Amino acid sequence: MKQSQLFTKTRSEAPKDEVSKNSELLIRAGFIHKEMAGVYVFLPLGLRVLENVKKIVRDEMNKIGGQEMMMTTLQPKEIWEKTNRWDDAVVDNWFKTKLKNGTELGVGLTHEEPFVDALGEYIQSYKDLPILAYQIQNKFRNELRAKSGLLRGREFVMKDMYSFARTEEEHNMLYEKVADAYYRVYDRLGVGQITRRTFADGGIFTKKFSDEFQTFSDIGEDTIYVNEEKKVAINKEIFTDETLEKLNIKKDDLVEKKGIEVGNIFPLETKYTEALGVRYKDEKGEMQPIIMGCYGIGISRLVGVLVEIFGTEKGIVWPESVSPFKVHLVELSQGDEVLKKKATDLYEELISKGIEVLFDDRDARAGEKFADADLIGIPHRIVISKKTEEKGVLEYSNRITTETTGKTKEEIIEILK
RNA sequence: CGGGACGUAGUGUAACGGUAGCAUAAAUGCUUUGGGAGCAUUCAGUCCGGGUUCAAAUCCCGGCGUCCCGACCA
Repeated sequence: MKQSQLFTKTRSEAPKDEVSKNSELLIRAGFIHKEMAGVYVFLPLGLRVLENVKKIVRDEMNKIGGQEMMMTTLQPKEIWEKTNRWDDAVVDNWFKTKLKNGTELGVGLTHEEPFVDALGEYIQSYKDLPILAYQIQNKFRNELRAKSGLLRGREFVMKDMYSFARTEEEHNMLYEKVADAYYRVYDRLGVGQITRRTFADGGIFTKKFSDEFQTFSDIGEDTIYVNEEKKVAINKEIFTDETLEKLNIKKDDLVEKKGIEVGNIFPLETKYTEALGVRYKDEKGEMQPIIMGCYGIGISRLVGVLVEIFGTEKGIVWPESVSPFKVHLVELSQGDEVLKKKATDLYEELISKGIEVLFDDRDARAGEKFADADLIGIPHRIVISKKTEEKGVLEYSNRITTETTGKTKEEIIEILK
């Protein structure tokens, strides 16, 4: 894409009410626009990153047999009443609305009930199970306090998956499969080394523990206790002597850290399937309960997390796997038409090789172009200018390793492959 | 939901109850051209509604909105 065509602009100052690093950098670089507190528009650059995160999540979910679908945002209250989750006293962050005739509706904040309801139609026999189904959709939660940019919003993008199993063993197998897939997602996003599966409260879902995936960060809302040797972590919310005993861990072996929740998976047992009357017939023709699990990853939150983790004072540094473009081509032709033509030819050649390029073809000064490139954070950068022409090479620099060297076109293409 | 701070051009900031100013962005022209350039000209603002006052950005009341701390977080 030619940067001259991009309608967003960078700015050197963030609005004063944006305090968090992620929203500040993302707004300054033109990735997101704030619509209201906790609600952000994904602009062209931001959407590319969001879609790249989705692609990775989708890929890993599909690999373990997840079937993608899309649920509705509008939801009938009846199914939520069956599980006692409609009442504001039970679930207090609902957005609710009404049909013209007065019928109450919910605006989707999570989808256990609708998934059970919809899939229940197709589950009759033991032959129909197990099932792993998921969606990527906007969720709406009436948070009393939205905060920290993309980390805690009222409308956000989430991947939620649900498993339906015949037995406890089958459920556990699926549960662990998903947990492994989650680790692969975080690895591909570059945060696998600093993300830990963490025992946490099951909330109103289950009496068992849930498993959170916590990425270490000082701005994290959660306090966790980590044992690196055993790769075990425990959320403060369940950090009691009783828990430690149950998990057979000594208090002294744990180190306190702050974490951002980047995923949460729950064993739901038979609570929702029972409440909504979804069962299956076994080999003997007897009705059996279905054991369920649910698995969430905050897609838009992850975009914010990556900025928090990798961003610098100068700007964002995207992991290659989600960068809006593979390479940022910056031309400093400064009115030299021959040089400009050469840069444009290079842009087109890279595209023809399937490389995604952001081409800074703007008629702007070098300083502005470099500052913008730093802010936008595409990991690979190529500069073509009078200087590089004199040397007979292109200038290649890498945001992650911060190396800058002269390279030939062929050498750079090799790196970008 | 409890507590605190705040609301002035697109953005960032000033202004004792008395002429709304500066920077930046944007527009035009000339110069400049490898790290957010210079000069000149121009455009653009007091969140909304009441009240006090000769006079309100400023004081008072209400609303709306934003941020921070806590609580909550399916």
